[in-house]
Amino acid sequence: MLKFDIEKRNGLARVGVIHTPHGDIKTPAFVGAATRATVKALTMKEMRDLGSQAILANTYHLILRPGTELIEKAGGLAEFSSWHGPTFTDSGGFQIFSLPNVKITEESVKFKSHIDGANFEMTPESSMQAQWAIGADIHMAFDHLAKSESYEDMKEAMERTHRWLDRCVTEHKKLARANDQMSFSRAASGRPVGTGDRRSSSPCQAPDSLDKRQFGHSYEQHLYAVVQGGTFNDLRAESAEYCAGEDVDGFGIGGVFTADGMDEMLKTVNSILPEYKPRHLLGMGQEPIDLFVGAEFGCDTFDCVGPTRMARNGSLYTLDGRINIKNAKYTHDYAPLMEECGCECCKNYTRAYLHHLFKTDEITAKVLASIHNEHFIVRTVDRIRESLLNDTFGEYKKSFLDRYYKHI
RNA sequence: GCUGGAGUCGUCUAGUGGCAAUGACAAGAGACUGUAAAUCUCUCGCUUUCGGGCUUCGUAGGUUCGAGUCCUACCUCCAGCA
Repeated sequence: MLKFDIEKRNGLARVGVIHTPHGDIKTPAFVGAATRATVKALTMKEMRDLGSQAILANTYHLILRPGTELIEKAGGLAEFSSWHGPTFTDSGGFQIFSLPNVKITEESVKFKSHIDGANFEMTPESSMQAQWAIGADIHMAFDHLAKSESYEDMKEAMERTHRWLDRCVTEHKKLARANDQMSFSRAASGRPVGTGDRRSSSPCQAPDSLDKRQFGHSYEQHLYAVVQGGTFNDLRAESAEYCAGEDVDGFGIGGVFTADGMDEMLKTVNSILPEYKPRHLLGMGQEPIDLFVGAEFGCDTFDCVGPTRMARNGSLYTLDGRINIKNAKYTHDYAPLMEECGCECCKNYTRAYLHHLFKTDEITAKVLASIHNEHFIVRTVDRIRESLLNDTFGEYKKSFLDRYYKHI
């Protein structure tokens, strides 16, 4: 069972610590998006230095390359990537459902690799197996994304997500038992973790050889159910209730696309979910307001590709809103990107220099920009945590958002 | 000096009688939320009430209903020969 200690509550908001096999996460916390087992443009040392506590990789991408067995043999995601800290994996559902020509049945989803067109089939079971092989501390259930935002489609997707959740939980428990036995035999024989011969069935085939499978991870792995329901609060409530009834370690809240109505939706969901289990708001965190609203209404962790993607494209966070460093007006701007920022980029370089690096398309432009943006969002959530601890959340939220969005 | 070739948007370039004229780069701006994203979109002669109007392919003439495109002269550059 995943240990989650709540230190302080304020309404639905809470401050806590998630104790994972690879270390603690002080929540609320922003989790770096490391889709392909790397945060684009950043080394894991840079991620640690900028204050990141955890990363989230994607099962879909890792199945295609390098393959889950390879990561399993390497000792799991944290070891393979040299992150060595807490890790999450997303189930791959979100990506697969965004591919063209996806064949969905109750049993499985058939899709083609976006890289070479190779045929794949994923089931809730195979997603669980793939995630166990990848070996993140926290896994997401394989969920079904609605094909439109209509009520009917949302309801259908939610109901299938619930049925698939049952299968995910069953498979997860099966894999956990197998993992325990392997860990026990490893301990008895003194075989080191992460080495030795292992035969793994492909995670995208039917789970017919489970008993022959050998798992390379000596640590526990944990499963989050994913709440669906789109923008419809009655569906959200129904989904939260269903997920709350499952034997899972925490919850992902999926399918959130906009800040509009997000507070009401989170209020609905997080009032229903058991408070002693952690909640992850999937994919949100490009806009700082999402983080404030998410934390205020009971979410503990966040992940988002936005900060690093924005960075690579030259859109950089400041306390006065995002700026496009490529704009001509920064050519002769010799001030740091952000005066109040303590990141490696702001401590050492000027806007004029960053502008130059972007205009000349130097790799370092993306590195420095990613360090800053990732730090900015990580730090913002850390400060949300601090403000909740010392009862200044309301003031912090207001002053931050007033300044950040004052130009809009 | 002679012979041959070439001058088109900031740059390189397409265009050999019919729509300010192709593509790339540069430049200017915008988008990006569980990453097919170091990606994508728009603008890029001047002007506009967005219908259009005006001025453009080295310069000046000419032929033609119509010229970046054909002819003449000149200017500049390149190559070869002196």
